[in-house]
Amino acid sequence: MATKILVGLSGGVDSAVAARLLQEQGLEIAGVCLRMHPYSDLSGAKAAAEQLGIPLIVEDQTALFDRVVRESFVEQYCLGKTPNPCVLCNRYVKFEGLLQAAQKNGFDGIATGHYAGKTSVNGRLAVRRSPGPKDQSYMLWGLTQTQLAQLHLPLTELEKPAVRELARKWGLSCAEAPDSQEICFLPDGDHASYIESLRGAFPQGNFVDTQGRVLGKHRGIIRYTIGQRKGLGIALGEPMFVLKIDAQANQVVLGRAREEYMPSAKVGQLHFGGVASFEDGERFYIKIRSAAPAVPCTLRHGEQGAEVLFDTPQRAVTPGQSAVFYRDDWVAFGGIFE
RNA sequence: UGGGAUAUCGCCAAGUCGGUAAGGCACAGGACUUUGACUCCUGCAUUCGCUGGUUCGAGUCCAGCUAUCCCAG
Repeated sequence: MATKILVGLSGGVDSAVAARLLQEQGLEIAGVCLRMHPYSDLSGAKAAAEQLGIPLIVEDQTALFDRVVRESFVEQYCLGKTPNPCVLCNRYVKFEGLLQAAQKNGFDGIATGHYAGKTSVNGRLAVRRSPGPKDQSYMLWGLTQTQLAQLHLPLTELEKPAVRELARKWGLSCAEAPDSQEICFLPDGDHASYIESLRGAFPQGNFVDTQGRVLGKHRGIIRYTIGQRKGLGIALGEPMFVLKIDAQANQVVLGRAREEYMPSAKVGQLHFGGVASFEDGERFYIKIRSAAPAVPCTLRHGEQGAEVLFDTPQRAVTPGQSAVFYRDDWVAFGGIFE
C-alpha cells in the first residue's frame, strides 16, 4: 500500500485541497511543482506547501515541455489543425514528470487535484469521470497504465464549490485563486502571434464556400479552427462557420449554420485505457471536445485508427482535437481526430 | 451632360398617410472554459449623399447640386 505520496502542486486550490485530503487520510506527503515554461509561477505552490507543512520539490521540465508540447502545438497549427496542448502535456510532461520525481525521491505514489477518478476494468485501469460539471477526465485520456497505477485522485467525488469551501475552512491562501484557463504558456492567449514569431507571418488566402467560390480574404490559416464563427471579419448577411482548413491550398472553407455538423469522423493515434482494443460495430459514448456531452456512436477499424459513426451528427469535429471514448463513467480509450 | 433609376451605421437592409432612425452580418467588451471553438449577455447611426425650401415637425414633400448604376449615344 502506498504510504508516501508525491502531490503535484500547481498553486491553485484544487491541488492544495487534494494534498490536504491525503494528509487527512494519514498519508505522508510532499509536494512537487513542475516548471513548464517561463510563466510558471512557483509562489502559489510554495505558499501551499508551507501552509500544509510539507516539503516542496521543484523540477524543471521546461526542456521537455518545449520539445513535446510547444513544438507539436506549432506544428499542428501549421498543418491547419487545432491541437489540444493540455492532453499532450498531461501524458508526457505533467504526469510523467510527477512519476519520475516520485521514483527519484522514493515515493510510492503520485496525486493531483484533477476532477476525475480511476477505476479498474477487467484487469486494466481507466480514468473515471467526476460527477460534477468540472469533470476533467477528457483531458486525461492519454495517461498510461503505469501512470494510473500510481495515481491518487482525491477530488474524484468533489465539486468545485466544495473544494473552495474546504480550502477556506483550512485557511489555505489559494482558496480564492482563479481557475486556470487559456493556454498556460501563452499568457495573452494569442497563439497566432506566438506561432508567427517562430515561423514567420502566415500568408493571406481565400475564404471559399463549399463550391469553391471565393468569399473573401482570410488572415492566415492559423487564426481559424473548425466551427469558428467570430473573427472572420467578413459580413455575408448571416453567420458563417469554418467548415474546413486546407493548409495545402491555403484556403478556409466557410459554410452556413448547420453545415458544420458531421455524421462521422476518423480518429488516429489511439491510446487504450479501460479497454485494450475494440471490435468493429462496437458501441461507445464519445466526447468530441472537453465541453461537450458524451454522445453515442459506433466504431469501426480504419486504415490507421478508428472510424466513428455518430448516432446524431456532431458539430464541428475538429482535426487535432481529442476524441475520448467512454463506457459507463470511465474512459475506454482516446485518440485524435484526423 | 439625351432618357431612366438609386443614394439610411464597416456590409446588407427596413423605414407606413411627413411625427421624431427596425433587423441581420461584421465589430467591441463581458460571462462560460485547464486547449482552440461554440453559446450567452451587453454595446454599436442626435443621424439618413450635399445645400437650401415647405411645414409646429422631414430619412420621408419640393428645388438645385454631387455620386453611382442602367438604357440609348
